[in-house]
Order: sequence, then structure tokens, then C-alpha cells
Amino acid sequence: MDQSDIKEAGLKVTKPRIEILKLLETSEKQHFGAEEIYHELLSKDIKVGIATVYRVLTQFTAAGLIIKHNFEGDQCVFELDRGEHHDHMVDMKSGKIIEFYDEIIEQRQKEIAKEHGFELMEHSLTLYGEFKDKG
Amino acid sequence: MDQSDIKEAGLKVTKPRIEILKLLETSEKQHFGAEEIYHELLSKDIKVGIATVYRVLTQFTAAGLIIKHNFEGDQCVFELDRGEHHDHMVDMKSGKIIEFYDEIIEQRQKEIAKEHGFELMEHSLTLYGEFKDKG
DNA sequence: CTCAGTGCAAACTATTTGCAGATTT
DNA sequence: AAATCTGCAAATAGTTTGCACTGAG
Repeated sequence: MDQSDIKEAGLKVTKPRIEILKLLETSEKQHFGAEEIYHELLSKDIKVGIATVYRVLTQFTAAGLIIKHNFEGDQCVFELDRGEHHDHMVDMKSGKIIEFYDEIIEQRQKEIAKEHGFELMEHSLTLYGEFKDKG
Repeated sequence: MDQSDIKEAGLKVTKPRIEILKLLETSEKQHFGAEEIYHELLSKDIKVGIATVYRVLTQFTAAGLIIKHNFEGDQCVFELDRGEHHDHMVDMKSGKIIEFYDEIIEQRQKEIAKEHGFELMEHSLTLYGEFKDKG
């Protein structure tokens, strides 16, 4: 359950932390901006400060509970780290984000890094475009 | 020459524009942050305001003369658009950036987009890590 | 001469931080 | 009780904008 993840991260189990993690775990939507999380909580009558949201997100990111993304645009986006790496496709009209994983690309990245004497630590691949309507 | 590119973009040929473009065209370094460009010009006794640097970079980006990147971290990075698409490897220690291009990855991206009914407009692939010393 | 461009300072947006009081353990 | 956490407001960093003046065409 939520609580244990928080505890294992060396953090006290507090309301804001429980609620933020719960939101990320149980929402259909997977990607949230900080302000978005903040408003989401407020709308559920959970009182938090935006500063706390940012602090918690930073701590969760450091603890590896969540992942922080720097997509195009001004604000960062967070998602639960479910342990399975994936990349993203971002719909520039609707803002919708979907995930994908491609073994060939993953492999090539490793090879390219190796060819360049580059120790690969992480990578970010994002496709920007638009989902075509299916009907 | 510089001037014509600026003119073709529908912009007047002014000192700040000429100098910013020249810097990007002639520097060994290919990637610059806005503040970095600003200080680079000041150090050459070219007086500009930081606001002008931002405005010019925005206009050049809109005109397709340069490309704006959102790497990890707080600030955007600009580089001349030499017309050849490429991705980046960023050394997280030194900040050094090198470019690469891989046809296999490019192809896979197109295929993946197609499979998802996604009209691909642009993409961003960045590898983060560290260059290993060669000696 | 006209309109776009510039510098400055003020405004903004996203995010961070100091601090005193509140909570977790 | 001790240490961490929180909310608030103030501070930052990067970037943008309003405005009166300057400069390109």
C-alpha cells in the first residue's frame, strides 16, 4: 500500500504525501503537472499548499517513486514509476499523452552510446504530433 | 550570408540579430542558452539587452533559423538549424553536448507513430550520461 | 518618414525557500 | 519530546511584456 512506499523512502507518512501518491496511483490519467495535482487535491477538499506539492514531488522523484518529465512547454509533468521504462507520444492539440516502448530503439540507443564511449544513464524520447481521429 | 537569412525571415537586419546569428554560425560550440549568448555578446563589447536576445531567439526559432531544445534542467538551449536533423547526448558532468543521427531509430519512430494513428510532427531524443575519458 | 526593433524595468510563471507552528513517530 | 513536515509568503530563475526612444528601409 501507499504508506509503505512512503516509509521506505525514509519519509513520514503524512496526509499530503498519501494523497498525492494515491492520486497518481488511482487516476486513469497518468501524467500530472504540479499545479494540476494541487488543484485536484483542493477539489477533493484536501487542503495542501502548492509548496508542499512541489516538495513532495521532488522527494518522491528523488526516492524513485515517481518520474519527472520535461516535455515541451513550460511545466514539468510527473507520473508514477511503475518500473517499466517507456517513452511518450504527446498530442500537441489535446495534450493527451500516451506511452510506448520499443525494444529496437532501446537497443540502438545502447549501441550508439557505446560507439561514442558514452556511459548512458537515462534517456528521454518524446514524439510530438497529433492523434488522428478514428471515425 | 547572415543578412539574407534574416531578411528572408521577414526581419530587419539589425546588429543584435546579425551578431546572434554570427555567434551561432561561427562558434565551435553549437549549443547555447539565452543568458550564455547574452554574456558572449557583452564580452565582445556588443551591447544588447537580455530581452532582445530572448526576442530574437524566439523570432529565429519561429523562422526556422534555429532550433530550441528543452533538455533536462532549467533553461532552454538553442542551436543553428543546419537542416540536418539529429538527436543529442548530454554529458551530465561537464554539460557537453554532442549530436548523433541514427536511421534505424528514425525509422522506428515513424513506424511506431503510424501504428498508433499518430501524425508525427517532431520528436526529441536525448541520451543523458557521461563521456568516458579516452586516456 | 514609417514601422519594426531595442533597452530598461516591471511583470509573469514555474518552482524554491525561510520560518514558525503543526504532525508524525 | 524530537525531528520532520506543512502552509504561508517572500524569494528565485528564466522568460516575457509595456513603453518611449532608436534605427532600418
